[in-house]
Amino acid sequence: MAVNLSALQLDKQLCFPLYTASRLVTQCYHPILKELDLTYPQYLVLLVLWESDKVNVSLISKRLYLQSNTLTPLLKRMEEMGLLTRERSAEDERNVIIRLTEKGRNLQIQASTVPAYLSSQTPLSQEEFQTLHQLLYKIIQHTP
Amino acid sequence: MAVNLSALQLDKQLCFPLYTASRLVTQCYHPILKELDLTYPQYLVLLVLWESDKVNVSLISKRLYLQSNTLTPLLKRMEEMGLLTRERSAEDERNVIIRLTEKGRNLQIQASTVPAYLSSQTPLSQEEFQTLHQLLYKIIQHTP
DNA sequence: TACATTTGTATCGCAAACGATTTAATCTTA
DNA sequence: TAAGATTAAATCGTTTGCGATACAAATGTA
Repeated sequence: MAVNLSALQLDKQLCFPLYTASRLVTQCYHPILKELDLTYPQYLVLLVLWESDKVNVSLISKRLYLQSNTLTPLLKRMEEMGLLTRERSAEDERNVIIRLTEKGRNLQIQASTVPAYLSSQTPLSQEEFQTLHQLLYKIIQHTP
Repeated sequence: MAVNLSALQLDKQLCFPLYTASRLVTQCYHPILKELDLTYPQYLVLLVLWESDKVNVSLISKRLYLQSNTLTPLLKRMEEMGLLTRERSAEDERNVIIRLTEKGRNLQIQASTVPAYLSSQTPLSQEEFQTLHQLLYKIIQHTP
C-alpha cells in the first residue's frame, strides 16, 4: 500500500483544533475564575455539586469524565479552601461523600455571571453554538 | 438584576463538551502513539516539523498555540530521545533552531497510519467532520 | 467460614499547560 | 553610540491528567 503522508498535515486533523479550541476557551475562563479564586476543573466540580450536592466521588467522576486519581487531589485542595467536605459514608465505607460548605454554596451566586460573560466572548451564532454542542456530545457519547 | 442560576448547568456550557471531547479524543490517540513512543503534544510538534523542518521555537509556538514554557521542556525531551536537535542560530542568537534527525524524519512513515486509524474511530460523517472543523477554527481564530 | 473477585478510592510518578518572571540578544532612536 | 524597548527562549512554581499500582471494604462462591 502506498503511504499517504498528506493526511499528516496539521490543518487536516480533527484532534488539533479540538485540543487548541479547548485550551484557548479554557484560557478565556481564567481571568474571571481567578476573581473567584477557582481553577477551571474546580469550577466544573462546583457545577456538578450545585446541581446535586452530597454525592460520592464516583458520581463526579462519571459526570465530568475524570478519573479518581485526578479528582482526589483536586477535591482535597477544595476541602482545604473550605469549599466542601469529604467524609466516608457510614453505610458503605468505600464511598467518600462530598458535600458543599456554606462558602461553596454561596459561590454559586457570584459565579452566575460566568456563562453570560463567556458566551459574549464567543464568535458563534446561537445556531452554530447548538451545532457545535451537538457534534461534541456525539463524540463524547461515542467514545468508550 | 435577577440572578439566573440555570445557566450554570453543566450540559448548557460550551466549554465542558469542548474540554471533554478534546480529552477523550486525545486518549484515543494514546495506544497508537504509545507504539511510536510519543505523547500527543510530541506528535503535534512532529506534525509541524514534518511540514517545515529547521524552524525556531517561535514558529512551533505560533503553529501550535503553545508557549515557550511548554515547548522548551517538551523539545528538550524530544532531543534526548534523538528525534531532533536544538541549536542556537549563529545569525541571531536569540533563536533556537529545531531540526529533525534521521530518526525523527523516519518516524513520519510509521505515523502515516495514525490519521486513518483515528478517523475510523470517529462517529462523525464526512460532512459533520467538516462542520466541526470549521466551527472549531472559527473559535481558534477569533480568540485573542 | 475461607478465599477470590469486584468496587471505590488513594498514592505515586511523569508529562503537559500556563502565569509570572528572568536572561540575553537585538533593534530603535534620541 | 548609549539608553530604553522589544523579542526569543528559558526558568520557576502550581495545577491538571492519567497510567500503574496499592489497598480496604463489600460481595460472591465454594
